[in-house]
Amino acid sequence: MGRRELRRDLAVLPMSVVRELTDLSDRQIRYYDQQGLITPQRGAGKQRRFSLNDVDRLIEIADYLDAGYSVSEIHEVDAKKQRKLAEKPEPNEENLRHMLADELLKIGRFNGQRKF
DNA sequence: TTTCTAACA
DNA sequence: TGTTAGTA
Repeated sequence: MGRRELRRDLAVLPMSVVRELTDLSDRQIRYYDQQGLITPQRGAGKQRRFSLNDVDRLIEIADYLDAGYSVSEIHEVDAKKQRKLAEKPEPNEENLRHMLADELLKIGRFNGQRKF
């Protein structure tokens, strides 16, 4: 792999940047962290440092929340996702349907009740 | 100035 | 969730 690839897991983004990238409030981002939905790295002074993956994750969380899911339900979705990933690494029909569902959920963000 | 935690409305 | 207080 080349060193030119984007290191999506490198935590270098401060709260201010993530706030704008996700269109979420600091409060919401910290709350999702508290709930264990995200685990940002910490820098000097315990300041959160987010990676590109964290940003994607936050957007995904926001999508689920907008779709009416509760925090605990999102945790269940994660657990289910991990089980599927652990037992069947190869994409089967079931996984593909979940992947499609996730994509539709994201697309729905542009058709749903959002103010933009 | 920015971010953090805790707590109250 | 917003907001405020007191810090680091």
